Amino acid sequence: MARKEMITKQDIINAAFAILQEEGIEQVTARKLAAKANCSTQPIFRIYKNMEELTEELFTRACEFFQDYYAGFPRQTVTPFVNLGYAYIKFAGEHKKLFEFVFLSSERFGRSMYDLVNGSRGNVSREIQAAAGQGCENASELFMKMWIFIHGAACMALTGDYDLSESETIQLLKDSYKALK
Amino acid sequence: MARKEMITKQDIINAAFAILQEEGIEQVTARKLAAKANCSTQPIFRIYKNMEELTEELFTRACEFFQDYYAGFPRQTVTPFVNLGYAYIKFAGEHKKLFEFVFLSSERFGRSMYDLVNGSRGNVSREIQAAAGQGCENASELFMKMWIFIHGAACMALTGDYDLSESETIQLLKDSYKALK
DNA sequence: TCTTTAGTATAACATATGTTATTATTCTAC
DNA sequence: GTAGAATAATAACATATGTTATACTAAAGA
Repeated sequence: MARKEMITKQDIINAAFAILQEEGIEQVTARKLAAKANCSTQPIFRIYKNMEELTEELFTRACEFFQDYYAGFPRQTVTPFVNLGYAYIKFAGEHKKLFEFVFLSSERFGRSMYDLVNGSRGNVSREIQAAAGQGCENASELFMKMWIFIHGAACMALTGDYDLSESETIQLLKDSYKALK
Repeated sequence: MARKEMITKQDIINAAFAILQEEGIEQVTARKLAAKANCSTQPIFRIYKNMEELTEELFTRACEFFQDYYAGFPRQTVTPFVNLGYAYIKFAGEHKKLFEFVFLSSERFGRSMYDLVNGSRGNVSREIQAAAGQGCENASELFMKMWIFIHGAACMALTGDYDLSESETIQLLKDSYKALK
C-alpha cells in the first residue's frame, strides 16, 4: 500500500548521537544530521516534530549512556564514593560533549542533577546509600560534599584544568572522602 | 579634515559586555551589538578586525570584572579560602553568563584557570598563599582540593543545583576547609 | 565656500539554520 | 499492471549570521 521506510528512527538518533559526541549539541543541525544519516532532511521531520523534540530524546540517550558507562566501569576501590568519583571524572574527560550536555546545561528538561546521577537504572543511588549507611550519622551531607568535590574535578577535567594521573586521582578521592566523612 | 568619531571603542565594548551578561557570549552578534550601541555594524568592524577579536577583548574584560567583583566583595570570615569560595559561588550564581564564559569555556584564549583566578590584580593568589603558609605543610595540595570543591559548588550554582543559604554555605566551606587541611 | 576624507548607514553577498511545499519514487493492495 | 499512498529528495521560504561594497554625511583645512 505504501513505500517501505528506509530511514528509521534509530538511524536518525544514532547519527545525531554521533554528532553530539563529536561536536556537541549545538552542531546537531538538520542538514548535518541528514548528511550523517545519508538522507535528506525530510525523514528527520517525519520522525520528529522539530529539532527540539529530537534534542530532548538525545538528552535521554545521553543520560542512559552515562548510566551504562558507570555501570560497566571497573570498580577501583571498596569505597563507592571513590568509585563514583573516579568514573565521573573519567567520563567528563573522555566524553566532554556528552558531559557538557548532560551535566552543565541550564534547562536539562526538568531533571535535577541528582535525578541524572541516579537515573532509571539507579546504580549510583543504591551504592551510595549503602555506603553512607556505614558509620556516618549525616549521610546526605556527606553525599552533598562528595558530590560537590567530584563535580568540581569533573568540570575541571572538561576544560583541561585537571591533570592528575589515575593513581593520584584515586588517592585524592580516598583522602578527601576520609577527611570529609 | 574628516568626520568626527561618533561611536567609540568603549561604546562598542560596553554594549557587547551588556549583551554578554544578559544573554551569553553566543548572543553577542554583530547586528545585536549594533542595535545595542545604536549604530550600524560598520563601526564594529572599523574598531575590530572581526568578531573574534572582540570576543577576545570581552574575555579580558570579563576576567577583570571577576577580579573586581572579588576585590570588592565583603570578607565574611578570617579564612581566605572560605572568603574566596563564598565570593566565587556567589559570582557563579549572580553572573551566570560571565561565569560560564570565563570559567567553563574550553579555549579560554590560552589562559589557565589559575591564571584567571590570580589575574593581573593578583588578589586571590596573594591571600591564599599567605593563608596556606599558616601551619600547612602541603599548601599547594590544599589549594587544589579547596579549589576543586569551590569550583564544584560554583558550577552547581550555575545550573541551579546548589541551593544552600549564605550561612549554610559559609558553614560548609569552613567545615570543608577544616577537614581537608 | 569648497574639497577632502574618515566615519557611518544602507544594502548586499555568502553562508547557515529550521521548516515546509512540491515533486519524484517505490511499495502494496487490487 | 495499475492506483493509491507513504516515503524520500529537491528546492524553496524565512530568518540569522559574519563580512564587505557602496553611498552618504559631516568636520576640518584650503
